[in-house]
Amino acid sequence: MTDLRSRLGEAVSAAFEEAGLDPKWARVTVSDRPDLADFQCNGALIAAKARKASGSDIAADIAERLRANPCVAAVDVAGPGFINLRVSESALGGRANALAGDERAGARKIVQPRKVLIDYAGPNVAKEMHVGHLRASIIGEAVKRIYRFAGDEVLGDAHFGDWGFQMGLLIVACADADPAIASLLEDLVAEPPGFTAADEQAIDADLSARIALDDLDRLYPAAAAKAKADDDYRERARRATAELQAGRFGHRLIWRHFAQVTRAALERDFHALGVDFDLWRGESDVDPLIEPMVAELREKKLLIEDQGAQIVRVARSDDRREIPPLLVVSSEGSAMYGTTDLATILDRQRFFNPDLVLYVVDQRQADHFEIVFRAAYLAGYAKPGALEHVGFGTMNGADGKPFKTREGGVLKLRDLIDMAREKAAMRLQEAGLGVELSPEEFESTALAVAVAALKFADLINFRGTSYVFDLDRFSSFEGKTGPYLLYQAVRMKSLLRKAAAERVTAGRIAVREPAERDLVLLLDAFDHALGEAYDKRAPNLVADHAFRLAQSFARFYAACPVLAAPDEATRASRLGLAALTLKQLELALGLLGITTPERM
RNA sequence: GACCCCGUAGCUCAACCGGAUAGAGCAUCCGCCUUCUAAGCGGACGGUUGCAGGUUCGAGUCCUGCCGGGGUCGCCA
Repeated sequence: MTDLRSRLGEAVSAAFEEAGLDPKWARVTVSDRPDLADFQCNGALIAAKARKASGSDIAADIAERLRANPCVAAVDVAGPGFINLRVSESALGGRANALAGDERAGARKIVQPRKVLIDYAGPNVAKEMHVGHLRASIIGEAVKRIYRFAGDEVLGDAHFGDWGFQMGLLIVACADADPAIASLLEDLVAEPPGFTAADEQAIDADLSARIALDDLDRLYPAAAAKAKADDDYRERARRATAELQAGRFGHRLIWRHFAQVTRAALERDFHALGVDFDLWRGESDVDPLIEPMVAELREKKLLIEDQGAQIVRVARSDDRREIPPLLVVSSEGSAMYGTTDLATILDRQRFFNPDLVLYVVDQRQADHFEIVFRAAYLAGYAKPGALEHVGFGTMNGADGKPFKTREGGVLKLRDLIDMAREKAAMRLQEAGLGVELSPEEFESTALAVAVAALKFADLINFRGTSYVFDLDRFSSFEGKTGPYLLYQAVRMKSLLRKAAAERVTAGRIAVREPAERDLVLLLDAFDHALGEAYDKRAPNLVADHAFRLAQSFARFYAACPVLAAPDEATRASRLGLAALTLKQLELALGLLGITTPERM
């Protein structure tokens, strides 16, 4: 099950070797000049440089050795030494049939599976998700799926922010807002004797009635602002934090309620976006590791005192820039966020021992991760090179600055999805689909279209660059958009349904028309696109492949009638091609976390 | 101030260890539905790849300087 490109690459490698040239130059790429060739190799030019020989002579020699290859219909040399290859119809047909018979549509698995942990989204207690979480969620989910599909053992961890000073702040804010909570905190210093599961449930139920996510979301920003201005208030919050960390019973109960309420709401929101985590390990889970870890760092002589704080120096003599140390314990004696990150690395080593950990986090945290990773390597908490920050740019508004609502606030993710869904519903209605679909199917289709619009718009861009958010453009059904891709998939499904009704069955694929050739060449390129996406942690390469596939299908669809094809063999062949395209397109979209509806 | 990223068509973005004529989508204009979903397809228009040097047979890609935008620079996460 090898793609044509690698098969040709091997042939060209062999030819280079026969000619006494280094086969590493024999890289075959998709042709830049589709009018001249399907594939090309520029290796003769590089060899010419090293050999101080003529590129076209070398190319001619190589070309001669390739002529007998059954995959090759034509090989010629152009310009200073480009080797142009055209693939034979039989090779294309053979490849298409192999793909049709492969449930992975040509995607190979990696040879040596690894254990990979993907850290993404990073939701926090008491905070509703906003647009800032969108990219991390979408990109992280896609990376996770791509890695898992490639054959790695993958865990996606939400890395729940459920610990620290913010928790104390929330406890104080809730106590001030509700006397019943204040007295609960006051009374329950430790677990009362005879305290049963039923008692606990009663308290939980009471808390549920008093505090919902909306309340937390409202209380937290106010409390944070107050703490900045009010020293006494800050001190109270600090004390509450310490009491929570010391295990005071009432504090633990209410904190656990915060986490539960938040998590339930978040899981629902994530799920609506097609984002699901394997793990919800919280910062609280690694808190017990911090004290022994600090002691160990001290023992290993990595921890030193500086300006009253405990730090680990991670700068190296060959650094081109100044790398600040990792601040492990502040001068006030508290753990910093880098400390938690380091403890999390240690935790992960213990329970999973990953070969690779990918942090799908905002690009702006690059320096922070560099420092934490260096400290982790020094401490032996991760395999060398196993930690990697997969950074991404910001989602900007029309003004080029990070996205804000018209009022200048942060847009909640749920509101964003609602907006997108309303827009999709409107578009569907304009097309008169409201009458054909049942209300349930209409709603689910609108949601699918909305999610596809948002996700595809994000994933089509390379993650590292920032992009401009424009809902109108994203939800358009024309052009490089999620809805366009869904539309093509839906057309394929409709065609297959109709074929089944007419008792037309898919058969052996034969490649004749130019549109069929182009489509098969693209189907062949799936494996390479996935490989590149995997290596570069770049889902946009999968998105781009999906778009080109959909587009190529649309051309095929316009140029090559399927059910009205002249003979039975052609009908069967084209139907097979359509079925294969749908399979690969759905696989690709699935990796991006986009599901296709049956009709739209 | 130091360091990092970015600057490509009117707009949003691509461009596979340096390769041929820098590609898509949108917008604009012109064609194509009695035929499988026209939410489609075909075509046209559109570029001194921020500026100036350098390396190379060849540079959007590598090097140097400059201009412009964004970001980061130990006790918040």
